[in-house]
Amino acid sequence: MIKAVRGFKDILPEEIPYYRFIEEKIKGILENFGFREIRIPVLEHIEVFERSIGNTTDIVEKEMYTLKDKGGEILALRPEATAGIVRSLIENALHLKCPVLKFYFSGPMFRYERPQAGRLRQFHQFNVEVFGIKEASLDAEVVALLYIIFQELGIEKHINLEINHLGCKECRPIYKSLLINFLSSKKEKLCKDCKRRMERNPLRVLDCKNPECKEVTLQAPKICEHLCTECRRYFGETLDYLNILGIPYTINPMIVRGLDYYTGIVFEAISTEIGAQSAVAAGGRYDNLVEDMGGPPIPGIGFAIGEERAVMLLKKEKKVKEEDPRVFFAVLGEEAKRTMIPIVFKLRLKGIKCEMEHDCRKSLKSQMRKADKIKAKYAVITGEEEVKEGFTIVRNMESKEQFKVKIEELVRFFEEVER
RNA sequence: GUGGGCGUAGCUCAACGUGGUCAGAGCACCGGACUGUGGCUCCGGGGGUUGGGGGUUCGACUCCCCUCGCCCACCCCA
Repeated sequence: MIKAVRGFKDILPEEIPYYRFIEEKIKGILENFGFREIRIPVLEHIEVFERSIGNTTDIVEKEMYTLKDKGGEILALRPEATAGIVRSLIENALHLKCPVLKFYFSGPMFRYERPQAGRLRQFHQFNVEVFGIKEASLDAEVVALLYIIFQELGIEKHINLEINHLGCKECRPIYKSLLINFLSSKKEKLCKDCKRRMERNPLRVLDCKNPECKEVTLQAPKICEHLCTECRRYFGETLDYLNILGIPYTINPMIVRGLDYYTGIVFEAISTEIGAQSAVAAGGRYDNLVEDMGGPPIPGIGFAIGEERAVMLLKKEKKVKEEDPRVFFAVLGEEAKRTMIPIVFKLRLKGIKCEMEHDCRKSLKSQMRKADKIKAKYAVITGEEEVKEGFTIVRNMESKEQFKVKIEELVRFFEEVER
């Protein structure tokens, strides 16, 4: 049997309503917030990711799906969306064309990782990005927006909004060396992964899961206590705005984010209910990214929601279901089928969801079983006699009431009844 | 890349520990009881080369080896 590739999952019809609910709900909110949709390609030149996400991150080092096309170019399936959106912003000079630079995007991402609960090789993210504004009020708006999205999805009780500030070009390096000094003094107590992290990305030691490392990092200097006055002011002001907006959050000095491009405010929506991969959404400010990728110095901030992870929470909360058909047409014999099929089409065009049995040799009993199984509200029963006499039997499947309806009046009948 | 768990009908699982009743049940599916009327009930039916390959044995779903796949966790991250 041919099976799907590891880490690539079918989203079957019964699950689709959850994804639609999420995507449609979020789009509705974002449009009101003044965001516009953008769609970017699945493939990019590999530099798009190397120059943005960071050459020493695992994503770029070992998790990208790369390929050489027939012209010898090295391309990569996008492991995340922000880099591509920035590429598009620069390439299309959107900053000169759009008065407001607020974009959203939803689509599949690809990372070659070992699958586990809440982690796939192809997964879906819903991205939100704002460019060109660097104001605490905007940062608060973006963070608040994320919370409101969860609220509107009805899953805000399942997540915790955590926020931190990573500092700027000035204060981050100072903090970093402070941290390295501290960690070096405790080196023996750290796990082997953390010893490695110390060299590559010391900030990441802070979110190690190892209990012993956690004990050590509890004592570590906290970035938010070592911000320069400007960053401190900005962080405080952002939190102020969040308070004004009534958004619940907690400051977590341990969140550092994995991508190199983050600067300033970073935040995560965390859940304890979806396995070890607890981030349902995450984001932050990236003020140098556009410039680093060869564009003008435009600041940015954004976040991504993991759709599969959000669906996991949604499933705990409510059953989103698709619409059942309204009418099932049971047809006994060729004549009945030929008479009813145009009517089925007419009703469908009027927006009434109908289903007809195509095997008209099946017993009425089995056709009624099907009507019941698909949860149709009405069954229309037509046999040879009915066709001859010009009427048909309409049965209300719930009340079991039946009436005769003239065939030429069927469409009008259902228009009335279904209005 | 590393570790642990698991692979028996479409689904959930039993039979494997002491190899030798048949490879079984529930759900789902199809049909009948009701010659043209669903859900409940009763009755019947189709379906499995027990993930694949090799070995031990008179005999393996059951024991051994290899392989593939899935799941969970580490790593990393949405």
